Amino acid sequence: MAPDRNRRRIPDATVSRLPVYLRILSEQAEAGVDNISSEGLAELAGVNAAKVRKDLSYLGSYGTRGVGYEVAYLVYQIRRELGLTHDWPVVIVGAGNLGQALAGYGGFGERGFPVAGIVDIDDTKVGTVLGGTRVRHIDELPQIVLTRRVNIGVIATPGGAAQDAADRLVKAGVTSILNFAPVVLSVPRAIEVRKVDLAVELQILSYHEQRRAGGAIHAVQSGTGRSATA
Amino acid sequence: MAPDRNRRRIPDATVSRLPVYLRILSEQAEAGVDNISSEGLAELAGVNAAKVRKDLSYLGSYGTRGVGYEVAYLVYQIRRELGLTHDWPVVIVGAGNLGQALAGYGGFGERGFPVAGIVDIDDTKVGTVLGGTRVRHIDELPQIVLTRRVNIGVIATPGGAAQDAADRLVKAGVTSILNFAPVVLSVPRAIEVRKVDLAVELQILSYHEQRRAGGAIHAVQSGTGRSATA
DNA sequence: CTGGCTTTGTGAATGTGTGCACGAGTGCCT
DNA sequence: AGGCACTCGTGCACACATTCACAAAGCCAG
Ligand SMILES: NC(=O)c1ccc[n+]([C@@H]2O[C@H](COP(=O)([O-])OP(=O)(O)OC[C@H]3O[C@@H](n4cnc5c(N)ncnc54)[C@H](O)[C@@H]3O)[C@@H](O)[C@H]2O)c1
Ligand SMILES: NC(=O)c1ccc[n+]([C@@H]2O[C@H](COP(=O)([O-])OP(=O)(O)OC[C@H]3O[C@@H](n4cnc5c(N)ncnc54)[C@H](O)[C@@H]3O)[C@@H](O)[C@H]2O)c1
Repeated sequence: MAPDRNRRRIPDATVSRLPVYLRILSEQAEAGVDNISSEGLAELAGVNAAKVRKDLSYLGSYGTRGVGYEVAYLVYQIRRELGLTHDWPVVIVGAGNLGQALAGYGGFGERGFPVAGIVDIDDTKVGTVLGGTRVRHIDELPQIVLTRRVNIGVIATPGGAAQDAADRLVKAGVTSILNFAPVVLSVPRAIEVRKVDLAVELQILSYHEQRRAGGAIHAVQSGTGRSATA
Repeated sequence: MAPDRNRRRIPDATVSRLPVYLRILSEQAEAGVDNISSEGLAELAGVNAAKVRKDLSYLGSYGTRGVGYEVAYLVYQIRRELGLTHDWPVVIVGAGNLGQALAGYGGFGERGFPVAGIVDIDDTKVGTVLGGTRVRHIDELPQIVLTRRVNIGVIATPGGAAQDAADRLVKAGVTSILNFAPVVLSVPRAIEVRKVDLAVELQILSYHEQRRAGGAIHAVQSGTGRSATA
């Protein structure tokens, strides 16, 4: 089944927190902080200090007891583990509202994920320029993926077209997909898919609101102490 | 009667799957399907059938052995549990790339989350109309929240302004926040916060890509013969 | 060099989620 | 009516995740 067994496996929960630590550590480095304790990092990340230490321990023993972690070194190690030592160009499928926002968002390229191309099936969209990238026809997808060595595809089409987009991406050679359409994609097992579903997030919030209303009738929250959340 | 008035708590993992079931069931109802088995729903949702049954069992025993679940009734029950029996107006803070995409996205209102208002701090943005809603100044936030009875706020400002946006939302009376800015927010414990962080998602994909490369030659891996053991 | 202080790294305990396996209902057919 | 095929609901075991608690390790002062 899984061919990758050679390297130590990092738990999913940890992998999803490493990017958060990375961003915070980068900011700290920028601010001139050389050293940070698990407690300090935990505070900034809004998590438990023991969790931070355990997470970081999966990378190796890069801390110094009694002192903490060297920020720059930790940044380097996390980047290495996450595969951020080089850029990962992405291709966006769908140049609608969302596709345009994504293309116009500089933070993409800054963080190592330059937009290698945007494609759409609608001829009226093709040719327009978004965030410095010209929208191309979806038939050019294979060529873009091949020549720009794209491994990651982003789906920003309507739900009805998402499976088609996924099929095309997979056929073109993409191996990871970030899906914004509210649809469960069917792809080969080897393809990594992550979904970002706005409606789901809102409905989860709705659940908690509804629950809050059901219990007691204290409409407004009391001004209690603050606690970080994620 | 009404014996199950108990405030049973539904596991987080289940709550996050209910919206997915709900969407699928709604589609099935639309397509004229009256009845569905846990197996059928599981297939469409891309999960294990036992998980579906266990998830649904938290709502009560609404299935019929030997038959399955009545789609319409299940839709009703899930909507009730998620608090979707009435609309939850939302207010969007930040009318930039993302805020505009969100405002222009019809799926919001359709799913019970009408945009009650969009606010921005930039006077050049104020007054423009997005998706039928006029952008107003952020100082009007308390009034919007109060008059439109808004419980949910969406943060679409740059990272540096996100904490300020959160503070204003909380002060105005919002109790749930959906945060798109790549920042850990600090809010009172009673406030429910959910984060959607694009960079995190991409970095998780990057991790798996890097891992797939096996620590040896990375990069290319293009060409054919993918899908492996799928 | 020793002792006191700090903070890491991790075993163990606890909490949460998943999936199998199977008893218990239900509907249909003979 | 009785048997049979089907599918739910759930106990249980296992896997994964979080948190606690503490010894080991490093730093520094004297
Ligand atoms: N806009 C938002 O804020 C927002 C928020 C959350 C989720 N989403 C989801 O993101 C997706 C896109 O939303 P949007 O508002 O940008 O929609 P949109 O209709 O504005 O844009 C969709 C684009 O995809 C293109 N397209 C359609 N079929 C295609 C195909 N087969 N191949 C390639 N391109 C194709 C269309 O031509 C169009 O340009 C939807 O699934 C939506 O549910 C959007
Ligand atoms: N655009 C995207 O596709 C995208 C994708 C992922 C994440 N994000 C995140 O979403 C956020 C917004 O991105 P964007 O591209 O829309 O940025 P943007 O700069 O286009 O828009 C930000 C808007 O927020 C307004 N603003 C600034 N400070 C404010 C304040 N204190 N109160 C109210 N409004 C304020 C600005 O005037 C501006 O209109 C960022 O944090 C970004 O990291 C964006």
